[in-house]
Amino acid sequence: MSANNQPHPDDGPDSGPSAAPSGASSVEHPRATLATVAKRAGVSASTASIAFSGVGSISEATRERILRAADELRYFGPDPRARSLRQGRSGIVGVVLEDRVIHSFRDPMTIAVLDGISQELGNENGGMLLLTSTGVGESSIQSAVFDAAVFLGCSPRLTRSIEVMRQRNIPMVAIEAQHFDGVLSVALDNREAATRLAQHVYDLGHRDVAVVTLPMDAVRELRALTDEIVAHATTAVSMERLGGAREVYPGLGGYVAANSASDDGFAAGLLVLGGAGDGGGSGDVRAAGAAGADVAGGSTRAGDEWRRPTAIIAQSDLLAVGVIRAAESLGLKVPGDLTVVGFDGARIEGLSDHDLTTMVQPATEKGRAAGRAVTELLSGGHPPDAHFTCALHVGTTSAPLA
Amino acid sequence: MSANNQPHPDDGPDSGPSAAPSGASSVEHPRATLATVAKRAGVSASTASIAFSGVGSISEATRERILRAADELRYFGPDPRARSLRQGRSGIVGVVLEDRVIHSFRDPMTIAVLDGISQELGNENGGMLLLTSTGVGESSIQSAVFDAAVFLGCSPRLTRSIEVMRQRNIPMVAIEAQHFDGVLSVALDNREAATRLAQHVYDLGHRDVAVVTLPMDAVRELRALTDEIVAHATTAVSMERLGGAREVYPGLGGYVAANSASDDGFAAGLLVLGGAGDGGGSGDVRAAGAAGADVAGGSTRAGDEWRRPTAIIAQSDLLAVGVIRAAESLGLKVPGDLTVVGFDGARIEGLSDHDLTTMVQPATEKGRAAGRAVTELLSGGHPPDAHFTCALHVGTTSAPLA
DNA sequence: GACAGGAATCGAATCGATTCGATTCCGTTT
DNA sequence: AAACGGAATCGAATCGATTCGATTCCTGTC
Repeated sequence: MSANNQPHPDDGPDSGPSAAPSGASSVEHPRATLATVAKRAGVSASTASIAFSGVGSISEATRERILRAADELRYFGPDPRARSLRQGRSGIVGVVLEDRVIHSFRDPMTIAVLDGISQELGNENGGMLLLTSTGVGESSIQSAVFDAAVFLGCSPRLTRSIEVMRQRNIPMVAIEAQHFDGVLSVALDNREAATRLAQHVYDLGHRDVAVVTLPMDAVRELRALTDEIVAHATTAVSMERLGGAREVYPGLGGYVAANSASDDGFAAGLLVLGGAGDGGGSGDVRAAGAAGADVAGGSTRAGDEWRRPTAIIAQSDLLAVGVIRAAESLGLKVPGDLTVVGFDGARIEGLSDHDLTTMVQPATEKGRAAGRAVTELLSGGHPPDAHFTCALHVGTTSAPLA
Repeated sequence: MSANNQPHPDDGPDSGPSAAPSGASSVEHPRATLATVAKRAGVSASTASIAFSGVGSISEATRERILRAADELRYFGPDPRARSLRQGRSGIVGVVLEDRVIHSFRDPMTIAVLDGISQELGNENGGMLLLTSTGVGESSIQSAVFDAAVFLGCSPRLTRSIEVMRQRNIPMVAIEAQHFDGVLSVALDNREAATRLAQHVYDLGHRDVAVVTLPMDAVRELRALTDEIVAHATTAVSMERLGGAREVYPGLGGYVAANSASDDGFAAGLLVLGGAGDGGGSGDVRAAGAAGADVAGGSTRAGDEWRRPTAIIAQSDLLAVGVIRAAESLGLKVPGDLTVVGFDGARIEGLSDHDLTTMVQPATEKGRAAGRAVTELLSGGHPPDAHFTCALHVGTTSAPLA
C-alpha cells in the first residue's frame, strides 16, 4: 500500500543453480549493487561498470553475461548518487527563481525562458532543479546537487551563494540580473528598448505621461515612485526600463507595482488615473501627491497642477492589461482617451479587443541562449555574454494625442 | 569573462601564519575538503563533520576553530554529492511531467499543483527537479538523483521507470494518474464531478449537447471523438470526465482537443458549432460526420439530423474559453444561444464579461497533499491515498434552454 | 578513592560507483 | 622466434563525506 521494500518474491524462471536460495539468512536481499552483479557474472566491478557505461572495451559475450546477471538480480543500472560523486557530474542544472514558485510561474516571460532552457538542455541530460532564492539561509541553493546554475531575475542578495558556487567551480548564468564576476550574463538591452518605446509615445504627442513599474526591492507593495525608492532599488530590470524611459521623459513618475500581474496593474492604474478616491489605498495617493513635488510629479508637467496623464507606460504587458482594465473601469477609452503601452510581447489572452503596443522581447530565445551557455560552460568552453534586443510592436492601444 | 576557476587571489585579512603560501607548488589549491579543514583545525574529519551537520556533540571552542579553518580555506560546507551518497538522501523531489515543459507550464492547474507541492516541501529541503516523461529512453528519470518522485498526469508508459524506483526504494506519488502498485495516488473524483456538472446542464433543459475533451493518447491533434479513441484512451482524466458526463448524456459525442489551451478549444468549438466551413480542417469535419453515425453523433439527438448543440461541455476551463470565443466569433451569444461549462475553476483572465460555470477543483490543495505525502513517505510513514472533490460554480455562461 | 556516566573526540568502515595503470592473452609482424 | 600491439580484464585507489563503535577525559557521587 506504499513504497514497499520487499523485493520481488519469486526468483525468476531461470536463476542459475548456484544462486537459488543462496544466503537465505535474511528474507530481504540487500539491494543489488554493481559489485553484486559483477560477482554473479564472474567479472570484476570495473568490467561490469564498462558494460553499463559503454566507456572502454568489452567483449560482446561478457557484456551480455553481465546484463543478464543484472536482470536476474533486478539491478537497473548504477546508482545516480554514487555515479555523481565519482564523476563530479549529476546532469542537473539548478534554476534559481526569485519568487515563490507560483509567482514565477504566473509570469509568461519566466515560463518562456524556462521553456527555452529546457529545450536546449534536452531530456537526456537530467533536468532542471527549481530553487528559490527567498529562503533566509539560501540553504538549498548551497546544499543541493547540481552542475550549473541559472539565475532568473535574481536580486543581488545571492552573493554568498555565488561565492560558494564559484569555489565549487559551478558555472553560473544569470538572466536579466545585475553583473557578477564570473557569472555569464544573458540579457536584453532593456534601457535602449525602453527609450525606443517612450520615444514612440512621445512621437504621438503625449506629454503628460506616467509609468507603472515592475516591483523594486523586496517590499512588494504598491507605492508611489519616489527618489528614495529609485536610489535604493536593486532590481536591474525595472531600473533599466525606467532609466530608458526617462531619457525621453526626464523625471518621469508614477507607481511601483507590487508584482507583475494584471491585478497589480489595475490597482496602480486606478491610482495613476486619479480614480482612487473610492478604493482603499488613499494613503498611497497622498504619498504620491507628497512625493509629487520631487520625482513622482513626472506624471504632471513640472510645476503645473495635477492632470490626468494621456499615456501610461507599463513595464510589463501584464501590468498594461491591468492598466487598461482600470482605465475602462473609469470610463476612459483606450486609446481614445488614454494611450497604454506595455513591455514583453506576452500575447495575453484577456485582451480580446485590443492589440497591445509593446516591446516584444525574445524570451524563449533568451532561455535557449542560457541553456546553450550552460552546456558550453560544462564542457569547458568560454561562451560570451548574450545580449538581445526588442522589437517595437505598434498595436491599437497607442494613438496620437487628440 | 566566464566561470573562472582560479581561486580568489587574496588570502583574506587574517589567514594564519602556517597557511600563507603553504604548498605553493601549484597555483590553484586543490579545493578544500572536509579532511583539509579538519587537518588545519587539528581535529579528525569525523569531528569536523559534526561541526557542520550539528549532529553529535562538540565543544563550542572546537566548533569555532573548525569553522574558522573552513573560512580561511574557503570551504563552504560539505559537498552535496558526497553527502547524498553517504546519507542516501539528496533532498530533491523529482516531478515528472508528461509534456514538454512549456505545455505543462501553460496549464494553470499544473502550475497550481506545482505550487502546492513546493509549498509543502518548503525551501529547506532542496527543490523540485523537473523531468519529462517524453524522452524515449526515460533516461533522465532513471539516472537522475532524487529521493522521491511525483508524477503529474503521466501516461502509463512509465512502467519501467516505476519498477526501477520501486527497486531503489524511491517513494512515488501520482497525481491524477491511473493506479500503480506501490504508487500513492492523489486525485479528484473526476467522474462524480463530471456527472454533477452534466446534470446541471441537463437540469437547465439542454438536450443537444456536445463535449470537447482533453487530449487522449499521445496523438495530440484535434479529432472527432470516436468509439475507437475511447477504447484505446490511456489518459485517465479525460476518460473519467467523459464517463461522468455520459452518465447523464449516454453516448455523448464531440471532439478531442489537441491540447488544453484556449486555441484548441477555439478550434474544437468551431467544429462542434458547425462553422468550420471557412477555416481549414474541413477534413476533420467530415471525419466527424462519418463518425457521427456511432458515437460522435452524441452531439445530435440519436437518429435525428444534425442540430447545433445548445450546450457544450468543455473538459477544462481553457478549452471552455476557446469555445466561448469560437461561439462569439460565429455570432452566437453566451449563454443566450449557447451554454458553455468548463472544468477546473482556473480563473482565467481573458473572460472579461463572463463568469464561467465550472467545477472548481482544489488544485493547490492536491499539490500540497502530494507534497505532504512525499514528506511522510520519506520519513517512513504510510499515508493513505488522497481524494478530492470539486465544487460546482454556477457562473453566467450557463442558462436555461430558451 | 573507586566508579558510573556523560561529553568530546578519534579511527576505520562505508556509501556505490568510476578510473587509471598494470597485466594477461593472442594474433601479427619481421 | 622474439618482439610488438591491441583488446579484454583486473585490482586498487579515489570521489568526499557520514556513521558507528571505541577511547579519553572529566565531573560528580557514595
